[in-house]
Amino acid sequence: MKKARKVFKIYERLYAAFGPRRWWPADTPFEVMVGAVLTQNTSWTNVEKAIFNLKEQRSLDLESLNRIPYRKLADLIRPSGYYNIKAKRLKSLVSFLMHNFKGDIALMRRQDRKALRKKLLLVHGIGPETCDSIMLYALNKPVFVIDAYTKRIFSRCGMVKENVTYHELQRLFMESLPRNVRLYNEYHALIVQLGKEVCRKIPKCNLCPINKLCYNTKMEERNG
DNA sequence: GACCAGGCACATC
DNA sequence: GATGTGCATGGT
Repeated sequence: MKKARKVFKIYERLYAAFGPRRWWPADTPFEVMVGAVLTQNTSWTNVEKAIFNLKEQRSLDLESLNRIPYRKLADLIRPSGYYNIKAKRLKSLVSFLMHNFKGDIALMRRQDRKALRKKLLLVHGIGPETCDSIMLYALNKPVFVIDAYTKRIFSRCGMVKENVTYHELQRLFMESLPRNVRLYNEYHALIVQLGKEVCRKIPKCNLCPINKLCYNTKMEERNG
């Protein structure tokens, strides 16, 4: 089986196992952006607490985050961990949005995909994953999001080497799949679901929904 | 009490 | 360019 075919096959298995995820869990595109920063190296349950605090203080919008003092912001997002750094990163993001798009997400969405991605990556605290999460889930741009789960799962399957880089793995997905926002959205969300539900608890992937495919893949490689 | 979670920037070699 | 380190909370 060709690699591209396997990539799609894995998607089908995950979809069959978990059903549609309908991501990102947020009410507005701006909330997606904030969540993307807050979830850096942090479990989502902790992010939810921080988001709750921001909402409770009616601070989860561009204008409010632009005005709120750094100290106060850090205090509200404390449950998400790394709160000093993340407060700084959120401030950078907000100032980027204000200066480049006058805070208009719709205007941002009309920008060229590649140019916008380059710009976003220059913002302090926005690395590849955060950038692509924003591109895909807040702006509906067809960019595949890679995260720790994706690397772990696909290297375990023998699809890529363990030390594969972000962009190498991203290329595999984007060259294997049709450039479709809905598909990218679901696929990444399904990978996270698999990572949360199975991979952490069962290191050997015994109950993994894509296990059969992993096995077949390994046999094919062994047989040349 | 150790370990981990939907990263990133920065220093050093 | 590769590798190491600091950043911090809350759940298991």
